[in-house]
Amino acid sequence: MATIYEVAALAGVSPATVSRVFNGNTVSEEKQRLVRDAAQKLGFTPNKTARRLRKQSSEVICLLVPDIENPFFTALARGVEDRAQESGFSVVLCNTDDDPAKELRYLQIAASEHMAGVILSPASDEVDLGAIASLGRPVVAVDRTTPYPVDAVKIDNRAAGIAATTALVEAGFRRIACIAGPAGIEETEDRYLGWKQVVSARKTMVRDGYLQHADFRVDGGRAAMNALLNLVQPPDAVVTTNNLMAIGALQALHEAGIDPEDFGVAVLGELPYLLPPPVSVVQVRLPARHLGRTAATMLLERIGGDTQPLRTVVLRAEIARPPLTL
Amino acid sequence: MATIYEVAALAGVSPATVSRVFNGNTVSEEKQRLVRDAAQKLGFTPNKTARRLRKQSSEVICLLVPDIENPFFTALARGVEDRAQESGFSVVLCNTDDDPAKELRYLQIAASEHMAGVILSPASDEVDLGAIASLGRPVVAVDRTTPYPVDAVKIDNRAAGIAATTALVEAGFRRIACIAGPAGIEETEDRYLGWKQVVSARKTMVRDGYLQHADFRVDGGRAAMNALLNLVQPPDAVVTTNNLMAIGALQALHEAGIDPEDFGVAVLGELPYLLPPPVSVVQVRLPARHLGRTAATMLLERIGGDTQPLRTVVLRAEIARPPLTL
DNA sequence: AAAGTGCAAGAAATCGATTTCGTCAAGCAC
DNA sequence: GTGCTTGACGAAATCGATTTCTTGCACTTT
Repeated sequence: MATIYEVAALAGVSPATVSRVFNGNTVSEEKQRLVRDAAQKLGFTPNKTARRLRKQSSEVICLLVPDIENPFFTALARGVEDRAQESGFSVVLCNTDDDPAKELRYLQIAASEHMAGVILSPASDEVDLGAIASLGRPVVAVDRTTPYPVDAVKIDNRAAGIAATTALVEAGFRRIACIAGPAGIEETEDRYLGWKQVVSARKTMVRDGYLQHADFRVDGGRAAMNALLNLVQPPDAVVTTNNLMAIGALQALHEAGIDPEDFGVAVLGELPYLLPPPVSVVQVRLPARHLGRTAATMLLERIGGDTQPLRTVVLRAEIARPPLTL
Repeated sequence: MATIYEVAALAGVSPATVSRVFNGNTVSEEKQRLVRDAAQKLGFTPNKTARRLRKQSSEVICLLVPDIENPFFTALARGVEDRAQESGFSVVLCNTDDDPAKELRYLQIAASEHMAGVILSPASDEVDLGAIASLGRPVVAVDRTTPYPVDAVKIDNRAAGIAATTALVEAGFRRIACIAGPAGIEETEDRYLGWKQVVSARKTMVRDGYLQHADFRVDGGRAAMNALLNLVQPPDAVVTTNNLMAIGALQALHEAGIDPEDFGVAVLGELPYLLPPPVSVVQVRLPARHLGRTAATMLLERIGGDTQPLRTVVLRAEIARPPLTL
């Protein structure tokens, strides 16, 4: 790895001049050529670490997601990465497992690594953005929001909940339950509120026990579905507020020997490669990749010095009806 | 962000002593306490960038995979990340999209970022590991191997191919086709050879047109399956050499109106959340997460100075029969 | 008691870039 | 011709840690 000094020596100029050549400053044609030739000959690549130390910032952005094995976040990460790449940025991807301690650890790393900014889907409401905030590094919240004053990109979750529930109503279902996420998480709370709004509008549809809370995972969805099926008057359809819980619910239905034709399932999120698609499954497609791309774009704008007021971008989910075209 | 100098000033010692306290060198009890108290008070975190510049290395490892949206690589990444975390390392995850140019770009970044090492699933046989190799940074190839002399972790692909094919034979299928990956990619080539070995052992099972090559994606699998179905004597079962192509194949079967009960499908890899599991699908579980964890372990050993001869670890895949317990 | 040994800890060099500051010369106005 | 602006570019400071070199003191050893 050749350094700027070796290039300078070979080109017969000062190191400062070499730096200027690669940073678009005023250098004469003549010396530009000399420097570039020398750099070429030595296979010179600027040392990112030294540059980062001096500039107190780097071309790396940090992406914190709860679970990279969830296809939703994978797609989101992909969107971030694609956009970052276009601007010459790298992405460090970290799993928080919805654990605030892990999250904090990664945020500290982001700070001490001089990363240019952070995109995160906060594990809890009490994220401590103090460290990066005090460094003036931009932060964008994605999918979930935070009490901190940062840019955000989210989905219109209430509308998505309404769309999902309405689709079931239109399909003729009348006893529609809901499997919601943990209480207090805004993201799924809004989706549940969408369900509630539609259901409440028709008195006959309101029933006790039709709201189940579960964690975000497959097993939680299965347990909740089983609880619903054990009610005296079980529902004939269900809205699940994320993709993994839907899988759990479908598993429970399958195990209970219920024909998917007879039972409506509306999913907020995408079921990966579901095959064959049960006729009565409604998916509300969440634009995960686009969410990531938008967040990255906003972050890069801030990194570039954009100082406009805080923004929250709300993306609309679109409904996909069966038959699904995969 | 407090610096080592501020801590030194507050503790009444020299910066060198502060550094020594945090790096396990000889410092008296007395000063240790002074320094730690001062550091605590200032919320001091060592500046990783400065340290990296001085030490010419960092606690970051670079993971290059062809496609992070493929659940196989997601699980692999998860394994790498978990192991890295345990040792205080961070992981930079990069998508190569099987594009050698992208791959090269990321390898250069890894080098100029002083990353501690690289784990990669090479996009092509002609990966240029020159840059990192010349820096003496360790490299581990995962899932696929390279002509370069580096450690590797892979799956016993031929055995997996044999197991998948044998399972179909045992289930009574006799006209077994194979949807293989692009010719020349060792990984799927070996799986296809496993199929070939089993089929060739029984003369009556060898037929023209039963070997299809496709890219690694869903659409490729679907096209290949359609081609198979259009043969004069179509197969009654198929072995697909990766997970995405299997999904494509299942789609094609579904679209052709073929009852999954009547057609055997053996998959090398896991079908995510397939529901309900068609009775005649055989999955050979590839231990993706473990693959990642093993690769990370080997890399960390090398980073730690391990100089034993090159190793190739081969992991055995295990077969999973329906009914699948998800 | 003089010389040798060991160790804690400060001073200063170092990693490799960027950036400020200052110099020098050319160009221009009066 | 003198004074002033402007631009190219070298010298040196800087980012914040680690590490080598050095010093000074306490403690042996003969």
